[in-house]
Amino acid sequence: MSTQLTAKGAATRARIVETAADLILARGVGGTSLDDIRAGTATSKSQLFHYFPGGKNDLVAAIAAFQAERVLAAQQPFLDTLDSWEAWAGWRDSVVAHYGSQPHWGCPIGAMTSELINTDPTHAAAVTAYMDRWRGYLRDGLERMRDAGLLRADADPERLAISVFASLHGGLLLTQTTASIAPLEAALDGALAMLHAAAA
Amino acid sequence: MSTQLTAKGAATRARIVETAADLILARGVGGTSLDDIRAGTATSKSQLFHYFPGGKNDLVAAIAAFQAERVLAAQQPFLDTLDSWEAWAGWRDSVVAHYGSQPHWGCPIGAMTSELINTDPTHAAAVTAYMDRWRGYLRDGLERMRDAGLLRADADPERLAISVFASLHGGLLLTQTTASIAPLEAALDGALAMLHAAAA
DNA sequence: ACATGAATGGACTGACCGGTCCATACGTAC
DNA sequence: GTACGTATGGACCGGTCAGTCCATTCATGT
Repeated sequence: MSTQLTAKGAATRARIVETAADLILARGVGGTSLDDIRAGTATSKSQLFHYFPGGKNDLVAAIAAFQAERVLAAQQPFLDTLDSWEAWAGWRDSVVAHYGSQPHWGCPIGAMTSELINTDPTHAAAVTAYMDRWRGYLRDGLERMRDAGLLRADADPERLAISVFASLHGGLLLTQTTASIAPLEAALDGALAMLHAAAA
Repeated sequence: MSTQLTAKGAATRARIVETAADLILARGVGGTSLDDIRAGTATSKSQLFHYFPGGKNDLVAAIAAFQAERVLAAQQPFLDTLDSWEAWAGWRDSVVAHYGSQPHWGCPIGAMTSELINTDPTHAAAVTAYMDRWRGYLRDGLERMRDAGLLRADADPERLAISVFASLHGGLLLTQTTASIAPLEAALDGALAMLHAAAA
Protein backbone atom coordinates (compact mmCIF):
# COMPACT_ATOMS: atom_id res chain seq x y z
CA MET A 1 0.00 0.00 0.00
CA SER A 2 2.60 2.53 -1.11
CA THR A 3 0.33 4.62 -3.30
CA GLN A 4 -1.04 7.88 -2.01
CA LEU A 5 -4.76 8.38 -1.64
CA THR A 6 -6.43 11.71 -2.30
CA ALA A 7 -9.72 12.56 -0.65
CA LYS A 8 -11.50 11.50 -3.81
CA GLY A 9 -9.59 8.25 -3.90
CA ALA A 10 -10.38 7.46 -0.30
CA ALA A 11 -14.06 8.11 -0.97
CA THR A 12 -14.02 5.75 -3.93
CA ARG A 13 -12.27 3.10 -1.92
CA ALA A 14 -14.79 3.43 0.86
CA ARG A 15 -17.64 3.23 -1.63
CA ILE A 16 -16.22 0.05 -3.07
CA VAL A 17 -15.87 -1.57 0.34
CA GLU A 18 -19.34 -0.66 1.51
CA THR A 19 -21.15 -1.71 -1.63
CA ALA A 20 -19.08 -4.85 -2.09
CA ALA A 21 -19.76 -5.77 1.52
CA ASP A 22 -23.48 -5.76 0.86
CA LEU A 23 -23.08 -7.74 -2.34
CA ILE A 24 -20.96 -10.36 -0.63
CA LEU A 25 -23.33 -10.52 2.30
CA ALA A 26 -26.17 -11.22 -0.09
CA ARG A 27 -24.46 -13.73 -2.36
CA GLY A 28 -21.37 -14.97 -0.59
CA VAL A 29 -17.73 -14.50 -1.42
CA GLY A 30 -17.65 -17.21 -4.03
CA GLY A 31 -20.92 -16.02 -5.53
CA THR A 32 -19.77 -12.48 -6.09
CA SER A 33 -17.46 -11.75 -9.01
CA LEU A 34 -15.28 -8.71 -9.43
CA ASP A 35 -17.49 -7.76 -12.36
CA ASP A 36 -20.50 -7.78 -10.05
CA ILE A 37 -18.66 -5.44 -7.74
CA ARG A 38 -17.50 -3.30 -10.63
CA ALA A 39 -21.07 -2.93 -11.85
CA GLY A 40 -22.48 -2.38 -8.37
CA THR A 41 -20.02 0.35 -7.52
CA ALA A 42 -19.90 2.05 -10.92
CA THR A 43 -16.15 1.67 -11.09
CA SER A 44 -13.77 -0.02 -13.48
CA LYS A 45 -11.67 -3.11 -13.14
CA SER A 46 -8.48 -1.11 -12.86
CA GLN A 47 -9.82 0.80 -9.88
CA LEU A 48 -10.44 -2.37 -7.96
CA PHE A 49 -6.84 -3.37 -8.45
CA HIS A 50 -5.63 0.16 -7.87
CA TYR A 51 -7.18 0.32 -4.42
CA PHE A 52 -6.72 -3.36 -3.63
CA PRO A 53 -3.44 -4.39 -5.25
CA GLY A 54 -3.76 -7.89 -3.90
CA GLY A 55 -6.93 -8.38 -5.90
CA LYS A 56 -9.96 -10.13 -4.54
CA ASN A 57 -8.09 -11.32 -1.48
CA ASP A 58 -7.26 -7.79 -0.44
CA LEU A 59 -10.81 -6.70 -1.04
CA VAL A 60 -12.29 -9.54 0.95
CA ALA A 61 -9.97 -8.80 3.85
CA ALA A 62 -11.03 -5.16 3.84
CA ILE A 63 -14.68 -6.16 3.70
CA ALA A 64 -14.30 -8.59 6.57
CA ALA A 65 -12.78 -5.88 8.74
CA PHE A 66 -15.48 -3.45 7.72
CA GLN A 67 -18.28 -5.89 8.50
CA ALA A 68 -16.78 -6.83 11.82
CA GLU A 69 -16.42 -3.22 12.91
CA ARG A 70 -19.94 -2.50 11.78
CA VAL A 71 -21.39 -5.38 13.77
CA LEU A 72 -19.44 -4.61 16.91
CA ALA A 73 -20.15 -0.89 16.67
CA ALA A 74 -23.88 -1.55 16.60
CA GLN A 75 -23.66 -3.31 19.96
CA GLN A 76 -20.79 -1.40 21.45
CA PRO A 77 -22.68 0.68 24.03
CA PHE A 78 -24.16 -2.54 25.38
CA LEU A 79 -21.08 -4.71 25.09
CA ASP A 80 -19.10 -2.40 27.35
CA THR A 81 -21.54 -2.51 30.21
CA LEU A 82 -22.78 -6.08 30.43
CA ASP A 83 -22.61 -6.11 34.21
CA SER A 84 -26.25 -6.29 35.25
CA TRP A 85 -29.29 -8.31 34.32
CA GLU A 86 -30.89 -5.20 32.86
CA ALA A 87 -27.86 -4.64 30.65
CA TRP A 88 -28.10 -8.19 29.31
CA ALA A 89 -31.78 -7.70 28.54
CA GLY A 90 -30.91 -4.47 26.75
CA TRP A 91 -28.19 -6.19 24.77
CA ARG A 92 -30.59 -8.94 23.80
CA ASP A 93 -33.04 -6.35 22.49
CA SER A 94 -30.37 -4.42 20.61
CA VAL A 95 -29.13 -7.57 18.92
CA VAL A 96 -32.62 -8.50 17.84
CA ALA A 97 -33.24 -4.97 16.61
CA HIS A 98 -29.97 -4.82 14.72
CA TYR A 99 -30.34 -8.12 12.91
CA GLY A 100 -34.02 -7.58 12.35
CA SER A 101 -33.34 -4.31 10.56
CA GLN A 102 -30.73 -5.72 8.22
CA PRO A 103 -31.68 -6.21 4.59
CA HIS A 104 -30.45 -9.81 4.84
CA TRP A 105 -30.79 -12.53 7.44
CA GLY A 106 -27.93 -14.00 9.33
CA CYS A 107 -24.63 -12.74 10.57
CA PRO A 108 -22.17 -11.15 8.14
CA ILE A 109 -19.21 -12.41 10.10
CA GLY A 110 -20.56 -15.86 10.75
CA ALA A 111 -21.37 -16.40 7.09
CA MET A 112 -17.93 -15.32 5.95
CA THR A 113 -16.32 -17.47 8.61
CA SER A 114 -18.00 -20.67 7.59
CA GLU A 115 -17.36 -19.96 3.92
CA LEU A 116 -13.71 -19.02 4.26
CA ILE A 117 -12.56 -21.34 7.01
CA ASN A 118 -12.03 -24.22 4.63
CA THR A 119 -10.65 -22.28 1.71
CA ASP A 120 -8.63 -19.36 3.02
CA PRO A 121 -6.95 -19.82 6.39
CA THR A 122 -5.54 -16.28 6.42
CA HIS A 123 -8.91 -14.59 6.19
CA ALA A 124 -10.44 -17.13 8.51
CA ALA A 125 -7.88 -16.26 11.16
CA ALA A 126 -8.69 -12.57 10.88
CA VAL A 127 -12.40 -13.17 11.13
CA THR A 128 -11.91 -15.57 14.00
CA ALA A 129 -9.98 -12.86 15.84
CA TYR A 130 -13.00 -10.59 15.57
CA MET A 131 -15.25 -13.30 16.92
CA ASP A 132 -12.89 -13.85 19.82
CA ARG A 133 -12.92 -10.15 20.59
CA TRP A 134 -16.70 -10.17 20.45
CA ARG A 135 -16.99 -13.13 22.75
CA GLY A 136 -14.45 -11.48 25.04
CA TYR A 137 -16.88 -8.65 25.75
CA LEU A 138 -19.45 -11.16 26.89
CA ARG A 139 -16.95 -12.94 29.10
CA ASP A 140 -15.70 -9.72 30.66
CA GLY A 141 -19.22 -8.69 31.54
CA LEU A 142 -19.93 -12.06 33.13
CA GLU A 143 -16.69 -11.88 35.05
CA ARG A 144 -17.64 -8.54 36.51
CA MET A 145 -21.06 -9.90 37.40
CA ARG A 146 -19.53 -12.85 39.18
CA ASP A 147 -17.13 -10.60 41.05
CA ALA A 148 -20.06 -8.41 42.02
CA GLY A 149 -21.85 -11.40 43.40
CA LEU A 150 -24.55 -11.53 40.76
CA LEU A 151 -23.38 -14.91 39.53
CA ARG A 152 -22.49 -17.89 41.66
CA ALA A 153 -18.85 -17.92 42.70
CA ASP A 154 -18.26 -21.20 40.89
CA ALA A 155 -19.72 -19.94 37.61
CA ASP A 156 -17.28 -20.05 34.69
CA PRO A 157 -17.58 -16.77 32.74
CA GLU A 158 -15.59 -18.09 29.79
CA ARG A 159 -17.73 -21.15 29.42
CA LEU A 160 -20.96 -19.23 29.90
CA ALA A 161 -19.83 -16.69 27.31
CA ILE A 162 -19.14 -19.45 24.80
CA SER A 163 -22.58 -20.85 25.40
CA VAL A 164 -24.29 -17.49 24.94
CA PHE A 165 -22.20 -16.79 21.87
CA ALA A 166 -23.15 -20.15 20.41
CA SER A 167 -26.84 -19.45 21.01
CA LEU A 168 -26.47 -16.12 19.27
CA HIS A 169 -24.82 -17.55 16.18
CA GLY A 170 -27.03 -20.59 16.03
CA GLY A 171 -30.04 -18.29 16.26
CA LEU A 172 -28.64 -16.22 13.44
CA LEU A 173 -28.16 -19.31 11.31
CA LEU A 174 -31.79 -20.23 11.88
CA THR A 175 -32.94 -16.73 10.94
CA GLN A 176 -31.39 -17.44 7.56
CA THR A 177 -33.11 -20.72 7.00
CA THR A 178 -36.47 -19.50 8.24
CA ALA A 179 -36.26 -15.92 6.97
CA SER A 180 -37.62 -14.80 10.33
CA ILE A 181 -36.27 -13.12 13.42
CA ALA A 182 -38.16 -15.43 15.76
CA PRO A 183 -35.45 -18.12 16.11
CA LEU A 184 -32.94 -15.50 17.18
CA GLU A 185 -35.31 -14.26 19.85
CA ALA A 186 -35.92 -17.79 21.09
CA ALA A 187 -32.21 -18.55 21.12
CA LEU A 188 -31.27 -15.40 23.01
CA ASP A 189 -34.09 -15.86 25.52
CA GLY A 190 -32.84 -19.37 26.07
CA ALA A 191 -29.31 -18.09 26.60
CA LEU A 192 -30.50 -15.52 29.13
CA ALA A 193 -32.50 -18.20 30.94
CA MET A 194 -29.32 -20.23 31.06
CA LEU A 195 -27.44 -17.29 32.57
CA HIS A 196 -30.15 -16.74 35.16
CA ALA A 197 -29.76 -20.38 36.14
CA ALA A 198 -26.20 -19.49 37.10
CA ALA A 199 -27.30 -16.52 39.21
CA ALA A 200 -26.29 -16.38 42.84
CA MET B 1 -33.67 -41.04 -14.19
CA SER B 2 -34.79 -43.46 -16.88
CA THR B 3 -31.51 -45.35 -17.23
CA GLN B 4 -31.07 -48.75 -15.70
CA LEU B 5 -28.41 -49.33 -13.09
CA THR B 6 -26.54 -52.59 -12.79
CA ALA B 7 -25.03 -53.65 -9.49
CA LYS B 8 -21.71 -52.33 -10.67
CA GLY B 9 -23.26 -49.04 -11.69
CA ALA B 10 -25.01 -48.61 -8.36
CA ALA B 11 -21.73 -49.23 -6.56
CA THR B 12 -19.98 -46.61 -8.66
CA ARG B 13 -22.74 -44.12 -8.01
CA ALA B 14 -22.56 -44.73 -4.28
CA ARG B 15 -18.80 -44.36 -4.35
CA ILE B 16 -19.13 -41.01 -6.11
CA VAL B 17 -21.65 -39.71 -3.59
CA GLU B 18 -19.69 -40.77 -0.54
CA THR B 19 -16.34 -39.47 -1.71
CA ALA B 20 -17.78 -36.27 -3.14
CA ALA B 21 -19.61 -35.68 0.13
CA ASP B 22 -16.33 -35.71 2.00
CA LEU B 23 -14.67 -33.45 -0.54
CA ILE B 24 -17.50 -30.95 -0.38
CA LEU B 25 -17.57 -31.09 3.39
CA ALA B 26 -13.89 -30.25 3.43
CA ARG B 27 -13.83 -27.53 0.80
CA GLY B 28 -17.38 -26.36 0.27
CA VAL B 29 -19.67 -26.72 -2.74
CA GLY B 30 -18.16 -23.78 -4.57
CA GLY B 31 -14.65 -24.87 -3.72
CA THR B 32 -15.03 -28.34 -5.16
CA SER B 33 -14.92 -28.76 -8.93
CA LEU B 34 -16.19 -31.71 -10.89
CA ASP B 35 -12.58 -32.40 -11.79
CA ASP B 36 -11.73 -32.65 -8.10
CA ILE B 37 -14.52 -35.17 -7.69
CA ARG B 38 -13.48 -37.03 -10.80
CA ALA B 39 -9.94 -37.32 -9.48
CA GLY B 40 -11.06 -38.21 -5.96
CA THR B 41 -13.35 -40.98 -7.12
CA ALA B 42 -11.18 -42.35 -9.92
CA THR B 43 -13.97 -41.92 -12.43
CA SER B 44 -14.36 -39.97 -15.65
CA LYS B 45 -16.33 -36.89 -16.49
CA SER B 46 -18.88 -38.84 -18.46
CA GLN B 47 -19.65 -41.06 -15.49
CA LEU B 48 -20.54 -38.08 -13.35
CA PHE B 49 -23.05 -36.99 -15.95
CA HIS B 50 -24.18 -40.53 -16.56
CA TYR B 51 -25.18 -41.04 -12.94
CA PHE B 52 -26.22 -37.44 -12.34
CA PRO B 53 -27.76 -36.22 -15.60
CA GLY B 54 -28.52 -32.84 -14.07
CA GLY B 55 -24.84 -32.24 -13.52
CA LYS B 56 -23.44 -30.67 -10.42
CA ASN B 57 -26.91 -29.70 -9.18
CA ASP B 58 -28.03 -33.31 -9.20
CA LEU B 59 -24.88 -34.39 -7.47
CA VAL B 60 -25.13 -31.74 -4.78
CA ALA B 61 -28.72 -32.69 -4.09
CA ALA B 62 -27.76 -36.35 -3.71
CA ILE B 63 -24.92 -35.41 -1.41
CA ALA B 64 -27.14 -33.21 0.73
CA ALA B 65 -29.59 -36.05 1.22
CA PHE B 66 -26.77 -38.44 1.98
CA GLN B 67 -25.22 -36.12 4.56
CA ALA B 68 -28.53 -35.43 6.20
CA GLU B 69 -29.37 -39.09 6.54
CA ARG B 70 -25.92 -39.81 7.89
CA VAL B 71 -26.19 -37.12 10.55
CA LEU B 72 -29.69 -38.07 11.64
CA ALA B 73 -28.87 -41.77 11.64
CA ALA B 74 -25.99 -41.20 14.05
CA GLN B 75 -28.38 -39.72 16.61
CA GLN B 76 -31.49 -41.67 15.76
CA PRO B 77 -31.64 -43.97 18.76
CA PHE B 78 -31.48 -40.91 21.00
CA LEU B 79 -33.72 -38.63 18.97
CA ASP B 80 -36.61 -41.03 19.24
CA THR B 81 -36.57 -41.22 23.00
CA LEU B 82 -35.88 -37.71 24.25
CA ASP B 83 -38.43 -37.98 27.03
CA SER B 84 -36.34 -37.97 30.17
CA TRP B 85 -33.45 -35.98 31.56
CA GLU B 86 -31.23 -39.00 31.24
CA ALA B 87 -32.12 -39.30 27.56
CA TRP B 88 -31.15 -35.68 26.95
CA ALA B 89 -27.85 -36.21 28.69
CA GLY B 90 -27.27 -39.27 26.53
CA TRP B 91 -28.13 -37.33 23.40
CA ARG B 92 -25.71 -34.58 24.40
CA ASP B 93 -22.93 -37.13 24.78
CA SER B 94 -23.73 -38.85 21.50
CA VAL B 95 -23.68 -35.53 19.64
CA VAL B 96 -20.33 -34.61 21.13
CA ALA B 97 -18.96 -38.06 20.32
CA HIS B 98 -20.26 -37.95 16.75
CA TYR B 99 -18.91 -34.54 15.86
CA GLY B 100 -15.72 -35.14 17.76
CA SER B 101 -14.99 -38.23 15.70
CA GLN B 102 -15.53 -36.57 12.35
CA PRO B 103 -12.50 -35.82 10.20
CA HIS B 104 -13.72 -32.23 9.88
CA TRP B 105 -15.18 -29.75 12.31
CA GLY B 106 -18.65 -28.34 12.05
CA CYS B 107 -21.95 -29.61 10.74
CA PRO B 108 -22.20 -30.93 7.19
CA ILE B 109 -25.79 -29.77 6.91
CA GLY B 110 -25.27 -26.41 8.54
CA ALA B 111 -22.33 -25.61 6.29
CA MET B 112 -24.23 -26.51 3.14
CA THR B 113 -27.22 -24.54 4.30
CA SER B 114 -25.41 -21.30 4.85
CA GLU B 115 -23.51 -21.69 1.60
CA LEU B 116 -26.50 -22.56 -0.56
CA ILE B 117 -29.20 -20.42 0.99
CA ASN B 118 -28.17 -17.36 -0.95
CA THR B 119 -27.31 -19.02 -4.22
CA ASP B 120 -29.56 -22.00 -4.72
CA PRO B 121 -33.04 -21.79 -3.20
CA THR B 122 -34.02 -25.27 -4.37
CA HIS B 123 -31.24 -27.04 -2.51
CA ALA B 124 -31.60 -24.72 0.43
CA ALA B 125 -35.24 -25.74 0.76
CA ALA B 126 -34.33 -29.41 0.77
CA VAL B 127 -31.65 -28.93 3.38
CA THR B 128 -33.93 -26.76 5.46
CA ALA B 129 -36.50 -29.54 5.43
CA TYR B 130 -33.95 -31.85 6.98
CA MET B 131 -33.16 -29.31 9.65
CA ASP B 132 -36.86 -28.93 10.40
CA ARG B 133 -37.23 -32.68 10.74
CA TRP B 134 -34.24 -32.75 13.05
CA ARG B 135 -35.58 -29.95 15.20
CA GLY B 136 -38.94 -31.70 15.21
CA TYR B 137 -37.46 -34.64 17.07
CA LEU B 138 -36.30 -32.31 19.82
CA ARG B 139 -39.68 -30.63 20.03
CA ASP B 140 -41.56 -33.93 20.16
CA GLY B 141 -39.40 -35.10 23.02
CA LEU B 142 -39.97 -31.89 24.95
CA GLU B 143 -43.68 -32.13 24.31
CA ARG B 144 -43.78 -35.60 25.77
CA MET B 145 -41.79 -34.41 28.76
CA ARG B 146 -44.19 -31.55 29.36
CA ASP B 147 -47.17 -33.86 29.06
CA ALA B 148 -45.49 -36.21 31.51
CA GLY B 149 -45.10 -33.38 33.97
CA LEU B 150 -41.32 -33.14 33.69
CA LEU B 151 -41.54 -29.63 32.28
CA ARG B 152 -43.67 -26.79 33.54
CA ALA B 153 -47.13 -26.73 32.00
CA ASP B 154 -46.51 -23.31 30.48
CA ALA B 155 -43.25 -24.38 28.81
CA ASP B 156 -43.24 -23.97 25.03
CA PRO B 157 -41.68 -27.11 23.50
CA GLU B 158 -41.35 -25.51 20.07
CA ARG B 159 -39.53 -22.49 21.40
CA LEU B 160 -37.32 -24.54 23.69
CA ALA B 161 -36.47 -26.84 20.80
CA ILE B 162 -35.46 -23.87 18.66
CA SER B 163 -33.23 -22.63 21.43
CA VAL B 164 -31.54 -25.98 21.92
CA PHE B 165 -31.15 -26.38 18.18
CA ALA B 166 -29.57 -22.94 17.94
CA SER B 167 -27.12 -23.81 20.72
CA LEU B 168 -26.20 -26.96 18.89
CA HIS B 169 -25.51 -25.26 15.57
CA GLY B 170 -23.81 -22.28 17.14
CA GLY B 171 -21.59 -24.65 19.05
CA LEU B 172 -20.79 -26.48 15.83
CA LEU B 173 -19.87 -23.21 14.14
CA LEU B 174 -17.48 -22.46 16.98
CA THR B 175 -15.90 -25.90 16.72
CA GLN B 176 -14.96 -24.88 13.21
CA THR B 177 -13.35 -21.60 14.15
CA THR B 178 -11.54 -23.02 17.15
CA ALA B 179 -10.80 -26.47 15.77
CA SER B 180 -11.87 -27.89 19.10
CA ILE B 181 -14.83 -29.79 20.46
CA ALA B 182 -14.95 -27.71 23.66
CA PRO B 183 -17.34 -24.98 22.39
CA LEU B 184 -19.88 -27.61 21.40
CA GLU B 185 -19.75 -29.12 24.85
CA ALA B 186 -20.17 -25.72 26.49
CA ALA B 187 -23.05 -24.85 24.17
CA LEU B 188 -24.89 -28.11 24.77
CA ASP B 189 -24.35 -27.94 28.51
CA GLY B 190 -25.79 -24.44 28.42
CA ALA B 191 -28.77 -25.66 26.46
CA LEU B 192 -29.42 -28.43 28.95
CA ALA B 193 -29.14 -25.97 31.83
CA MET B 194 -31.71 -23.85 30.04
CA LEU B 195 -34.02 -26.86 29.75
CA HIS B 196 -33.59 -27.67 33.42
CA ALA B 197 -34.63 -24.11 34.19
CA ALA B 198 -37.95 -24.97 32.57
CA ALA B 199 -38.40 -28.10 34.64
CA ALA B 200 -41.47 -28.47 36.78
C1' DA C 1 0.48 26.62 -18.33
C1' DC C 2 2.85 22.72 -17.43
C1' DA C 3 4.47 18.82 -14.98
C1' DT C 4 3.56 15.03 -12.04
C1' DG C 5 1.13 11.56 -10.08
C1' DA C 6 -3.31 9.83 -8.85
C1' DA C 7 -7.97 8.34 -10.77
C1' DT C 8 -10.51 6.13 -14.28
C1' DG C 9 -11.94 3.35 -18.45
C1' DG C 10 -12.03 -0.74 -20.69
C1' DA C 11 -9.96 -4.14 -23.91
C1' DC C 12 -7.48 -8.24 -23.43
C1' DT C 13 -5.49 -12.75 -21.61
C1' DG C 14 -4.87 -17.18 -19.59
C1' DA C 15 -6.81 -20.41 -16.50
C1' DC C 16 -10.54 -22.92 -14.84
C1' DC C 17 -14.98 -25.04 -14.90
C1' DG C 18 -19.41 -27.06 -16.07
C1' DG C 19 -21.12 -29.51 -19.58
C1' DT C 20 -21.18 -32.10 -24.35
C1' DC C 21 -19.84 -35.67 -27.38
C1' DC C 22 -18.05 -39.60 -29.37
C1' DA C 23 -15.41 -43.71 -29.04
C1' DT C 24 -14.35 -47.91 -26.60
C1' DA C 25 -14.80 -51.71 -23.12
C1' DC C 26 -17.78 -54.70 -20.62
C1' DG C 27 -21.47 -57.79 -19.58
C1' DT C 28 -25.45 -60.40 -20.51
C1' DA C 29 -29.42 -62.40 -22.89
C1' DC C 30 -30.53 -65.05 -26.79
C1' DG D 1 -20.96 -65.34 -31.08
C1' DT D 2 -23.46 -61.60 -31.76
C1' DA D 3 -26.32 -57.94 -30.60
C1' DC D 4 -27.72 -54.53 -27.40
C1' DG D 5 -27.51 -51.63 -23.54
C1' DT D 6 -24.67 -50.16 -19.70
C1' DA D 7 -20.05 -48.51 -18.00
C1' DT D 8 -16.02 -45.94 -18.83
C1' DG D 9 -12.41 -42.83 -20.91
C1' DG D 10 -11.12 -38.51 -22.25
C1' DA D 11 -10.94 -34.88 -25.83
C1' DC D 12 -13.25 -30.81 -26.60
C1' DC D 13 -16.25 -26.45 -26.27
C1' DG D 14 -18.22 -22.10 -24.59
C1' DG D 15 -18.57 -19.18 -20.84
C1' DT D 16 -16.87 -16.91 -16.79
C1' DC D 17 -13.55 -15.13 -13.84
C1' DA D 18 -9.42 -13.01 -11.72
C1' DG D 19 -5.95 -10.43 -13.07
C1' DT D 20 -2.95 -7.43 -16.63
C1' DC D 21 -2.03 -3.53 -19.39
C1' DC D 22 -2.17 0.71 -21.59
C1' DA D 23 -4.47 4.89 -22.61
C1' DT D 24 -6.85 8.83 -20.96
C1' DT D 25 -8.64 12.19 -17.63
C1' DC D 26 -8.35 14.81 -13.43
C1' DA D 27 -6.31 17.42 -9.56
C1' DT D 28 -2.72 19.94 -7.59
C1' DG D 29 1.59 22.25 -6.67
C1' DT D 30 4.83 25.52 -8.74
